[in-house]
Amino acid sequence: MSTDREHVLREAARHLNRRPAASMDEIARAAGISRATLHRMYPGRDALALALGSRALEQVSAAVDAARLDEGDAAAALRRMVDELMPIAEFLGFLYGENALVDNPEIDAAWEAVDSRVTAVVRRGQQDGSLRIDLPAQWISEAAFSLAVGAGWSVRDGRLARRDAPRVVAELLIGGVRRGPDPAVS
Amino acid sequence: MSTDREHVLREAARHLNRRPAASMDEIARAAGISRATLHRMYPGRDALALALGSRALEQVSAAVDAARLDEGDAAAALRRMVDELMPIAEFLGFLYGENALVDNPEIDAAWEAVDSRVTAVVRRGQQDGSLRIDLPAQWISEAAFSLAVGAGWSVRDGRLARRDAPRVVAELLIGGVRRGPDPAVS
DNA sequence: CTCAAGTGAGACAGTTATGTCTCATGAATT
DNA sequence: AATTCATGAGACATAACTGTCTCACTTGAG
Repeated sequence: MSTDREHVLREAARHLNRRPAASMDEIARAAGISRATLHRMYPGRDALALALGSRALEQVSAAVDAARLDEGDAAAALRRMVDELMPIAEFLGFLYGENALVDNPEIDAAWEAVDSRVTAVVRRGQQDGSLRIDLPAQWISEAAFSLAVGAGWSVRDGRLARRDAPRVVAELLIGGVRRGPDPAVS
Repeated sequence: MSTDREHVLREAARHLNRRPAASMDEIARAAGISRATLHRMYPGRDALALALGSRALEQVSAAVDAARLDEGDAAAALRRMVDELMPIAEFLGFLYGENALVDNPEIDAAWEAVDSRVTAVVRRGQQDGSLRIDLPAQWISEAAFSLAVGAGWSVRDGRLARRDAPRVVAELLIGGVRRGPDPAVS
């Protein structure tokens, strides 16, 4: 059923996040099914990677939707986005680690769409004066995802409490991009 | 000679950063040598990965040395560290992407040593009041490396100018961790 | 109870990467 | 010029993974 596939994809993402070169058998075991069943679901490793990438981008896109980036000030919007992103950090980490997906038109386009939405809200904040303008909007967008992925790894390895992750990511990101009274550096 | 090995390791890191599952032949070609020669230098994939990890951590450790974290205020020290880190972003990215190295005692210990030095300077800044105390020092340390790795990827893919990378990473990081006058959020 | 559907286990061949080897070439040294 | 030495090319067997298949077992519906 669809629920099973979700579970399989999630566990596969989690496992591939830790072991990018895992075999199909290893992935199947991690998901609690046999290699034969995994193969029936996804005919081959490429199909699995593609399904995983698509699912991951669906999740990321849904998270960005849920953050309602158009509402309120930009910093609060980014904070909401981080809150939505952290629960799906495995998928985000998979997207960053899986290079079999680069140059896939569908994946690239979906990622581009997500990125442009984030970049847009950053630009909005820069234009209304709430975010600093000396950092490229695209960099800020990428930094948000980088921090989320990094925090996800820290949580996975036990160096960061899961419940703290959204806060520390958002605080660091927002603090770093918000336009402050003393932007001067020595 | 030693110079050749450095070149090979650097190119291998760069290539593995882009294609973590690259074959030995692929790596050898990327480094401009034949598979046989690569095999003479490093007898097997594991040996290569270990040498690469050791070299990467040497570089990171040297970068942290060069940043003289004990001198000056903590924010400036972190800025110097980012400046030293960005030129070796390939190695850093390899360390983050290569999971064959986890649970290797030597690598883990070296990484731990580096991390503790960074964490120490963060703590120093927190104690003298220059850095915010509502974020764990270890998280700030990890965030620095995450941002550096993310910026390295952006540079590699052409989304960020190489010469801008140190500045944008440092600005975001320092701005995010520095204790500001208005830490309150709506 | 019967049967259909899905699953796990395992066999099997094909493919790919690996590790080791030999040999010829070319460059550097003497 | 002669020779040493590292390299590149390629052959070769081995190992690992893959994709496909069959078969027995469980489960759940009718």
